[in-house]
Formats: sequence, C-alpha cells, structure tokens
Amino acid sequence: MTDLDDDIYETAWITLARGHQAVLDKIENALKSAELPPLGWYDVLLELSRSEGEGVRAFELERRLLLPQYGLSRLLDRIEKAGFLERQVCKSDRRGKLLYITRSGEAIRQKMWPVYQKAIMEIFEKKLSRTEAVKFIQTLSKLRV
Amino acid sequence: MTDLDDDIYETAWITLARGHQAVLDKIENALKSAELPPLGWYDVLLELSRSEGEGVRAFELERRLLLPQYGLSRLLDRIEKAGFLERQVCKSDRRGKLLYITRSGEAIRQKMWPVYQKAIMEIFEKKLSRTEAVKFIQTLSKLRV
DNA sequence: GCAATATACATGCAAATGCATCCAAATGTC
DNA sequence: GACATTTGGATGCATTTGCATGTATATTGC
Repeated sequence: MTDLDDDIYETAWITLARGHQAVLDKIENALKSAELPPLGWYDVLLELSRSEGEGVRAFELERRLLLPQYGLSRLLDRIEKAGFLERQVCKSDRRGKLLYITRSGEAIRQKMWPVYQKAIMEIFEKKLSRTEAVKFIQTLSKLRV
Repeated sequence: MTDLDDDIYETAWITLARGHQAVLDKIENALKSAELPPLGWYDVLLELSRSEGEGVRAFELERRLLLPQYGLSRLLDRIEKAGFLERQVCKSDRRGKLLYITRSGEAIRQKMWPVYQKAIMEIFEKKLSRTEAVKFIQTLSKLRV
C-alpha cells in the first residue's frame, strides 16, 4: 500500500491545497484592500455577465462554480440584496429562477476585474511561462474528469 | 482555443481553484461517510505526530498550514475538546503554547489516513502519471515562492 | 531600568456555512 | 386524472469563520 512512490500523489495534493490557499489569500486580500466584494461575488457576476441577458439558472451556476445548493442560494441572497443581480421566476419551469446581472452589478464586476487580474498576474505571470501554464491547465483539468 | 491563449493565467487560476474544490469535496465526503473528523483535523494531527513528542508551537502550524491565527486557535479548541491534542504552556516563551498529540489523537489520525489516502489515490493515481505528478508539484511549488 | 512596541494566543460578536428539511412545481406511473 | 417521485430552490438552526480587540509575555530603544 504505502509504496514510497505513492507519496508523490499525496505530495501533489498537499501542494495543490497549499498553493490554492496561498493564491486565494492574495486575491481576497487585494479585493478587501480595494474595498470590493469577495471573489465569490465575482464568479457569479461573471457567469451572469457572460450570459448576455439570457439569464442563468441557479442549478447551472452550482455546477459551474462547484457550490453547494444552499450555499449558492444564500450567496445569491447577498448579491441580490446589494443590488447586483435580480432573480426572476422562470417561465418555462416555474420552480426555478432566472438570474440576471444588473447595471450596478456589471459596474462592480468591472471594478473588481483589474484588481483581481493584477493579483493573478503577480503570481502566475511572474512565476510560470506560458508553456508551463498550458501544461499546468492540462494536468489540472484531468483531475475533474 | 483562443480563450486559452488570451487569458492563459486567468484560466490557470480558475482551473486551479475548481480542481482544488473538486478534490477537496471528494476527500471531505469520504471522511464524512466514514464518520471521521474533517480534513483540517488531520492536517493538524499529522504535524503534531511528525514532531515526535517535541511539541509544536501554534504559530508554526499557522505558517505550515496557511491558517489565520484565530482560525487555528479555534480549530485547536475543537480538537483539544475532542481529546486529540493537549496544549501546554511553553517554558522558554510563556506567551506561547506547545501542542502535543494524544494517544487517541494518534489513533484517530491512523484511522483517517487510509480513507484520506484512498480518496487522493482515486483521483490522482488514476489520472496522473508519476512523471506528470512530479512536474505538477514543481510548477505548483513555484506559486508559493 | 523602563517605557514603547512587538509577538503569541484567546475571545466577543457578527457574518457565513453546513445540515436537514421544507415547499412548490414538474415528471413519471397506473 | 390521481398519486408517488423527482427536481429546483429556500430556510431554521447549529457550527464555523472573520474581524476586531483583549491579555500576557517578550523585545527594543533610550
């Protein structure tokens, strides 16, 4: 079982976990320093923004952002309360809601982006070549198949 | 894809974040199904176990596990309350505490490990070659420098 | 030596999260 | 159509987290 070589995968996971945490901390700190909403809000707003006025179903966001159903429901409560999105009853399935970004939601998203991007770049661009980044993405993508 | 070309570093971060979440979910689910404590407890217990009775200072754990000071303080409260660790005043610096794993702490750690390891292996071993894992670790490590 | 500052850790309170369950609309079975 | 089952989403309640601050000891500058 505990073949010494197996430690490689354990190390891979620990490195993934700590690396993720380190980057996340930097991004959240950058947003906080700029008095902007947390990263989770950006993720939601970006998905809504990309839908080009089509509206997005909550269960779709769950899947894309890997959020638990109740977690997303309350995240949406908060973002909606801040006036950055709207929920509308979905006509083709009246159980569900269609989510739309508001004008001020789009505005805040655009204010968040440069801060967010700068934080990403300061870590990734400085430390990884483009080739390396591509390989990194390919490897990481396999973990979700 | 062009998308990948333009925002390669952004994509790298998103893939890192979602990949991390996906793996974490599987591990936490595995532990929960086995009615074992959450992953954070394992991280702490492992560090204490590795110290071979020397004791570990809380601020050391903070650094190694990338936990906020107050977060760790309360995580230690919970683990201590469960009887898995002990805090002792540090003689050479009376502000601090030395942390020791207990017998039952070591026992639970050893019960957690196979469940934890199985979850890791099911994702990493199946999807990444050893060579790929080594490269992955190298790349990820750069992000924390 | 002693005041000022920094470090190690704890804690009150507010906000976020997890769990279980609920409700309502849709779908499947007969 | 009537009834059971599934699906989309919300919510009460307990636990956990985040923020700000507190307490105690250690270190620094004079």
